[in-house]
Amino acid sequence: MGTPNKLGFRQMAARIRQEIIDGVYLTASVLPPEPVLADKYGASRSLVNRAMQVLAAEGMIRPRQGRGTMVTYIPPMLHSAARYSREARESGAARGAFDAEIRELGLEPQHEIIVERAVPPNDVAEALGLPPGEENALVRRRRLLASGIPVRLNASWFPLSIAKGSDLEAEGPNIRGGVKSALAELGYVQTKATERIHVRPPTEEEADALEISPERTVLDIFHVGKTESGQAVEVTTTVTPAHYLVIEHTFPLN
Amino acid sequence: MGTPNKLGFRQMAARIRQEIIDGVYLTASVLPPEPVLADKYGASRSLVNRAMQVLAAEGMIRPRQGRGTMVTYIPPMLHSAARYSREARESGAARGAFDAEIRELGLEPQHEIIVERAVPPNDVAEALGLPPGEENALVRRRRLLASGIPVRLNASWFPLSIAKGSDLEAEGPNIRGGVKSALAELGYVQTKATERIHVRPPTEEEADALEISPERTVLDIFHVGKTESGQAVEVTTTVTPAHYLVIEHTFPLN
DNA sequence: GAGTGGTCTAGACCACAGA
DNA sequence: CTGTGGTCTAGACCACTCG
Repeated sequence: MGTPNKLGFRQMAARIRQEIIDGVYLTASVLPPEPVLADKYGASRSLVNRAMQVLAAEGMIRPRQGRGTMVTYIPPMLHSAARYSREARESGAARGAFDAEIRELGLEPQHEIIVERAVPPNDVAEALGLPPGEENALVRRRRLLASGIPVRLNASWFPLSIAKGSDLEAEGPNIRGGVKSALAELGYVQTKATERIHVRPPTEEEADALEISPERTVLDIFHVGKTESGQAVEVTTTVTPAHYLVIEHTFPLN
Repeated sequence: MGTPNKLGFRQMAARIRQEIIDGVYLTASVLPPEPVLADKYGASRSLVNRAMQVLAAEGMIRPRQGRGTMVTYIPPMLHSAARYSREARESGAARGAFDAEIRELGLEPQHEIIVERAVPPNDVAEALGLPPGEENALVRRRRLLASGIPVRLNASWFPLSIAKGSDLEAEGPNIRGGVKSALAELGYVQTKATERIHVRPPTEEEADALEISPERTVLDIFHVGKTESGQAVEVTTTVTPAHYLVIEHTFPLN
């Protein structure tokens, strides 16, 4: 029967957005083809295409040439400074929280990990107090996915002088007790952290790795962990499509 | 002479973006009309319009029916937890920092302030421990602009039981020493704060007040200030187009 | 080869602002 | 009234995926 009154592309986007949130279209399923939607809403395919662009920019969907348009909606997850507490780490909650949250949504958590020695980017080298442009760091790169939808990119950088030959170079999805425990066993106990957060468009590589449209925005978290003496021993960068995260932190005043 | 090779709308957007960043088109000036750009780039106006949509979603420009397309690019500003330090407040730096940053860009800072008693939103009422749905709070709403471009919405909420008849109800662009000092004089010294940050699409009212296109994302900061006893005495919400802010904070580990 | 989304055009009508 | 951006159509061609 179609739709009696004509919709603008924003309204069309709004309606489809609501249907996704309501579960009419399930996450990781495929939307009807644009010509079908055009017929359903009594509009031209151009208009449907523009509505799709709006939803893609929000991260609700991911259209792909030849493959159709997949629903990629995932509600935001909490990123709390409390995740760095000793209890959270020892219980494996830092890792487990991600898995649990994803599973609760009925999706399958997946992890990809690459450990390698590399030349750190300039901002990382500077934060770690390393000379720039040299292969003087170890990096653990992780890509986290939910039922095949990439949701987060992590890279943890350590000075090679500290990490060389240690547990940190071990492959595998996780380090027993977490990287902070591994560093502590090496004599580098972290007592303070600084985070810098900003929102920006993704680089081309990030857009590819996260499989998002170029007009999506990402949250970029630059985390520096320091020892009591003020030495920076770990830099972890997190890049995630912006709406996937809620950040919470507490701090003393004065 | 136009442009020899045809550009896609993303490339067209990229070129104009770069020209804006390079200062070819100045912030608060007006871009050439779409038909002129269409001619310049040898494309249809539809394509130019779509490129404009991309740049508008990024916050680089603000197209307006009948009025032309204004350049609204403003580089990000730092939002650091350190802004709450006593020194920053007493020197007026919290306020001055905004003005100084804007002036440094060659723009004119402007402030609009409304002080009134109102029914707080549910999340604010809950944070302040107030019964919902009652006119039991005082709110100081501020809109910050740079040469007529709105860049930030602030609303500071206080329990009416505390703020009634105090300096907090005073009109005017600023309170001597800041609201935290005013609260301290009333016997409510804040010693701890919690912030919850997330990125989301603007509400319709916010899009209007910030004069942004609906597909822009905003940063939403929900700040709760508490006394030593744990009583919440101030909630400040900040809404700003996402790319205008960089957030930085430091916290102890363990 | 058939079907998908990605892009683009030419033209149209509308809503709005400003002289 | 003129010129602006906002929307929309009908049709076209292309790049990509998959059977």
